[in-house]
Amino acid sequence: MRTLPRSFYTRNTLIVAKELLGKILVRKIGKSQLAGIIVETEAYLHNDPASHSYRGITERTKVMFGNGGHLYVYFTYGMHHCANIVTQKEGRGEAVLLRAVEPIDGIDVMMKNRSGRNEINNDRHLSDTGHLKNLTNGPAKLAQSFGLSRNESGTDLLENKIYLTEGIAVPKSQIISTTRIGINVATEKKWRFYIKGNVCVSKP
DNA sequence: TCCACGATCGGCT
DNA sequence: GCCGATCGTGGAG
Repeated sequence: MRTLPRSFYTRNTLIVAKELLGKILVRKIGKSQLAGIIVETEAYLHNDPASHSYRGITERTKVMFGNGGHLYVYFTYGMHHCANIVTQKEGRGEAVLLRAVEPIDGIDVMMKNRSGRNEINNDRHLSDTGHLKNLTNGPAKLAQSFGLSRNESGTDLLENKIYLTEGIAVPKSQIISTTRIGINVATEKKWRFYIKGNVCVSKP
């Protein structure tokens, strides 16, 4: 499937955040391929007090100020990583946090990354309807499943290691827009987007 | 230098 | 529903 072009990313961040829903995140590691349909995102803008870029360029956030179409991974809470897609043109400092994906390929590797075990039918990762749930339904979980850490921060999504492709069409009526999670400022902005009814969306 | 805190998760009650 | 884990980051001093 076709890799999304640079021009997909270098646009209005709120539009990109919505259009990322339904796209497929792919990572190649050795012989394995990990893939998941993006089902939940959050936008972080340049004049947004909740954004890491709000106070300007730092060593950590310089990737956010690079050109759109790069990966920005940061470390938080002393034990978690979160993955973002940089948007807009160079110098802007905007990104979209990937909050949840629905696993479609490399599920055994994801389970291994998450739990150290390699069991396809590990109940821990199944919902009561038998769907995968605890694997990638949260920003730190998805980063862990895909093995993303600060080593991957700055990766160009137009190279063939980590990239996005066209996935499923998501009708506008299926996109829910609501407030972001885990922040104490700009809490009124409805910049979290998810696909209505998807089992892999994070809880709140 | 130092220190308060975070775009969270999982386990326990 | 609540709480502890755990440390990089960046603003203050």
